[in-house]
Amino acid sequence: MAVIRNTRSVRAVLEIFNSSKNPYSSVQLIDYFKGEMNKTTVYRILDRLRDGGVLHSFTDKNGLQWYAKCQDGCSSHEHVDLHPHFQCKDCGKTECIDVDFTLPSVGGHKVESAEFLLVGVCVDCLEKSSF
Amino acid sequence: MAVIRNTRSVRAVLEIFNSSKNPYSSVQLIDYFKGEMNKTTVYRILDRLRDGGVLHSFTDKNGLQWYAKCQDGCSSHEHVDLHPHFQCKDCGKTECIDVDFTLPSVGGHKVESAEFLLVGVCVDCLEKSSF
DNA sequence: CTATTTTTGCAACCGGGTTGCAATTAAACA
DNA sequence: TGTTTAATTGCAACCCGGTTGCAAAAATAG
Repeated sequence: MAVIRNTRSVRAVLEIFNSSKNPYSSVQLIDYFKGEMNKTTVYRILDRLRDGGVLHSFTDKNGLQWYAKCQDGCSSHEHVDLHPHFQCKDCGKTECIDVDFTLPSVGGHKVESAEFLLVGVCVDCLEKSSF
Repeated sequence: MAVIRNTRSVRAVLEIFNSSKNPYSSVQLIDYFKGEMNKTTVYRILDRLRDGGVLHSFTDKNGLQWYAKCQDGCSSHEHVDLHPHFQCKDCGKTECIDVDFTLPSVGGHKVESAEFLLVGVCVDCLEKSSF
């Protein structure tokens, strides 16, 4: 398993994820690092960090990829944190929901992972729309 | 709410979904109707059937859209069936899982719907790989 | 300090999905 | 049945998230 090299770009991306446990989409990061880092580089760093157990990823309502910091316990061998994500259908923001759930079993099939995406309206957008 | 007209194309798409409760992806349908129906038409019919409460849709692990027949009770006003979907990471096939779950509440936010995607290896692929 | 391996930038590409518009076709209604 | 009106379709061009191949640059091992 290739070691992740400590490059300027990797440090920059890690800084983002270490500063908050919120998810960021590849699109957001590409925009944020525009002029500083090529989009291909961003995609590849995210891949490596996910494969290395540093980040986990999920697919949002629109098919876009989001990434967030893993809890302790995840590794390149296995992602152990299994929690839902919330997405606001108004502003698009996502959030890790700090509740565990277990993988349900499905007759015959072998279930290995799951994505649980809750969709609705976030607190901020609720407030804005109530006037 | 615009009524869905009974066109040759709509009938053809409905025939597929009425013949099985399995989900089909837009890509599969576009390929199936290749030469008979424009891809734009397929996308638009799927949109209309979803908005009309005839089909429900979900996003798979690669960001692709899948559609399946709704149970009774769904309408253009509301989709009432809330069930997980399973996707085989080997063959890509998906399946509606016939188990209900309820929308969890998430502090502050208003949760309106959810997508619960289970990922693993389906029975067929398990068998194939055991030799 | 050199050899080796990974990482990066770039440009071109891929593919699912959308858009605008003109031509058809279904439904409404006389 | 014929006409009017509104929905549907096909087409071509487009959008955009994500990938690929390759040569140059930067990390690490020794």
